[in-house]
Amino acid sequence: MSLRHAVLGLIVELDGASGYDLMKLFEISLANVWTATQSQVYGELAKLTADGLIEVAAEGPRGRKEYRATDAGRDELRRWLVEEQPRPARRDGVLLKVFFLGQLEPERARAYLRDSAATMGERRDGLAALQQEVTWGDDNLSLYGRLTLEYGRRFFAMRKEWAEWAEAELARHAAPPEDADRA
Amino acid sequence: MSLRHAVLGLIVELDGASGYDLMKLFEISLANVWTATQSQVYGELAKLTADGLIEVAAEGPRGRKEYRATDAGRDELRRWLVEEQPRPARRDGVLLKVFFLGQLEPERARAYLRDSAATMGERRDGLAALQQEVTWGDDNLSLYGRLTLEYGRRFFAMRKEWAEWAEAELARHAAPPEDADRA
DNA sequence: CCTTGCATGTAATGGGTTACATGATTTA
DNA sequence: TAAATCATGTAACCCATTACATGCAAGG
Repeated sequence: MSLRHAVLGLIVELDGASGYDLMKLFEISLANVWTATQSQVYGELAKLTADGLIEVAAEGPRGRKEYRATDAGRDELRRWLVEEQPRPARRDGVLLKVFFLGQLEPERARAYLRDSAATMGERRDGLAALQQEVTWGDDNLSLYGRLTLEYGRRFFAMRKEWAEWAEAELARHAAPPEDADRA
Repeated sequence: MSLRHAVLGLIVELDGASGYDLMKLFEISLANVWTATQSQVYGELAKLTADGLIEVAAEGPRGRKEYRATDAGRDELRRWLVEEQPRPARRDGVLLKVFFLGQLEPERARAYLRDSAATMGERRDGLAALQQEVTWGDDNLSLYGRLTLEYGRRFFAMRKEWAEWAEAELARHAAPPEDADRA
């Protein structure tokens, strides 16, 4: 149940936000951390309100509802941070394909890995560029946002290097071993 | 819909398997790639059969059903491998917590990262030990299984190093800057 | 006045997790 | 004969995705 804490966490950090505000945050700052659709956000706001963890603090134009965390909500966020230990995701579509790459011709398998390496390289460069562009403030979201961005950069870099290594491994296996052949 | 292709892929590679066989494979060889519960496996076998991608090739003791891929099934696996491009997961519970770590006292936040680094180090070492122990064959699952295992090792290594870096960053911010103080 | 953006909600469908439920075979 | 293992299946519930549906407000 992490969506709940993502929504709650943003409301606490921003000290009040509407569903619409949250959607934008999910699209931008949480994009590489936790995704959510519009209908999930509004649904979760309703549930959090029903459970007394947030409340409507103000209503604005166009039916805008500004939510703020209650004391119970802040307690719950803290409890989640301290007590609950997340288990890393155990599902990866890219790796799943690699697992079955033996079903393709070796050349196609290698092409898949080359392709993957290129994509990962682009994403790494994209995040690296972001790191250069953004001017970071002294607030919490800046500091911790910077940490997660660096994580993303390292993640893509790792994947790129791994894909290149894997491609080379396949090449090594595809080619007849030449070592013993000649001095 | 990747579970479908995970099940189908295993049946193709093994050239026949029961639901029970598949469960064990999900627990062991696919553990770091794609997880599935027992009820998912049996449910998916029923759907794949209904769609004509696999069929019951033999029945054994205790109601055991050995499934084998049909031609349509092999075609579908290939199509999935070649045509469909997976998008990397965009959800990570560990990172989500880091994003909100500003809600804790700095010392607690740093403890969380130190803890995380230790856990990741253990998991990295566990996979490294596995790599040493296992004697690899020349078959496809060995070759490609070795690639995904190495991915896992690099993944945990990256996370460990990142957590250590992040912890140091927090320390840097928590401590008053001493640089300008003295020569 | 028309377009863009702000703003919220619901319904249908599918996938995933947990728990329940049952029974046959092998091995100690 | 008792325990472990093999073996399959169903039901309830929750979470996520996609699509549908509506309407106000501000700016050009």
